[in-house]
Amino acid sequence: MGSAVVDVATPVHKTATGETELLAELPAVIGKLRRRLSDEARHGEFTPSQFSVIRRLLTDGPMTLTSLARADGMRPQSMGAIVSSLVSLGYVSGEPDPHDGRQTILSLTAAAIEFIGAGRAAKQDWLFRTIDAEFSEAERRALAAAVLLMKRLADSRDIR
Amino acid sequence: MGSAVVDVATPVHKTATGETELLAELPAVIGKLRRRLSDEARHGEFTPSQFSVIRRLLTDGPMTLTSLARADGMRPQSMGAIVSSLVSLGYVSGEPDPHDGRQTILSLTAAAIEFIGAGRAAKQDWLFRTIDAEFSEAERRALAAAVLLMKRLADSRDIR
DNA sequence: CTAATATCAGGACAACTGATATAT
DNA sequence: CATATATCAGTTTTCCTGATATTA
Repeated sequence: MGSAVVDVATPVHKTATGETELLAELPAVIGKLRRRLSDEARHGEFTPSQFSVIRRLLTDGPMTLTSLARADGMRPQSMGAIVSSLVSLGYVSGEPDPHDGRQTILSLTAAAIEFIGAGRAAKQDWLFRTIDAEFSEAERRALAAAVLLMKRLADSRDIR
Repeated sequence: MGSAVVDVATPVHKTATGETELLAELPAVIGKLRRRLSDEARHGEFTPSQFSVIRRLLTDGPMTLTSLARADGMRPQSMGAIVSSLVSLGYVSGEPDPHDGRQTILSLTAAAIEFIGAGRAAKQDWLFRTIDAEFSEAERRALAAAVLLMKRLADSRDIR
């Protein structure tokens, strides 16, 4: 595993031209773009823990308190506090499990779904507005193709 | 402003094929890739606030405590605590400003530069290893071209 | 004298951990 | 007895406010 020589002293602003240099800038660009995107959709209304719970329920579906706690690597007690804050905000609701009376199945309310939808819409509004204004048709195609590539990159299993 | 219709119920996993659908997935892919990359370079050694200070000093150069506080939107006293923790860790050092005796100019130590370099190296190790293993030469070129596009996207000024 | 910088002291809050009770 | 949840209590963390010394 050849650990590449990394120039830290030189900021990322220097315009890179070579293919390898451009690829090396990918992490920096990802970070920058992410910050720009989350400026648009402020999940600042939620604490990071709250948002993590919402995202988990959204992607993995309804689940119990303990499953949520395990998924985020913390104790059920701590998760209980976070969940109950979301319940009183009206973003999460719990129903008793018909098969096991001990458990409570937690799921997102319509309000939460709507809130997340608004966030995504804000991001995509900015995204499409900017792309339409600044990118040519060929560039749009190139960017769309790169989304597929980056998806493969993010999903690739680890090789060591 | 035309707020686009956003489908929240359908998870992002459904493979999109159209150009617009792919572009709409850009935020999700960015987030995913970022999480993947920061798995590799653990800045878990630092708290978010500490890391923010380090990044600020790295990109904007040496500055005073109050400037750092203003940049992160907090009080000088709070920033003082963060900075002094970094000083005692050996990642930040302060020198009195020769022109203004009230101020102390804070800058990153060689150790901090080295630490960040190691983080970047880890990210890029993973990145190039994966790209080399899974991407064709044409795909590498496409991805490199997209880095330029995303840089423009992230740097674009707001249009409303 | 005022404004700006830094620091000391103490407070509020959010999230954590540990321990315990109760129900399945 | 093991598991799931709820809750009380105490701790840590992070940012806050107030007060003070120093320099411009």
